[in-house]
Amino acid sequence: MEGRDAGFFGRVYEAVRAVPKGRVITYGQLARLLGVPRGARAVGWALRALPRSLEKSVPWHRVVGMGGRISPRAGAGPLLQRRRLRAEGVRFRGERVDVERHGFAA
DNA sequence: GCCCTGACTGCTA
DNA sequence: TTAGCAGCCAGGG
Repeated sequence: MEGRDAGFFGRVYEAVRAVPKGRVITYGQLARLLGVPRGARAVGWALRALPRSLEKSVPWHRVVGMGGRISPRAGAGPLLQRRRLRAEGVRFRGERVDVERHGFAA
């Protein structure tokens, strides 16, 4: 899909879909992969517009904030996200994900 | 073409 | 440590 006319949204979904199970990625890192190191906000915006149809195909719960912090503005709820990540074997450190251990690096 | 909003990030008080 | 402000990118009205 690389180089497709999917737009920024498609690119974000694709990148998130590339995150393996048990791993997490931050908005900043994700934006950087898209070629926009300062586009973390745009990434979050793209996920916010994530259609329900892709919600089951795109592991949006693997996208966390800086340092593995879960955004309190998560649409489905940060609790659900945390629970889902933990179900994948992701280790938590209080309110944060152990990005040092599960951080996804392209 | 302009203004506003937003699941972010980093710095400063 | 916590709270607030400014800067950044993309899309919709």
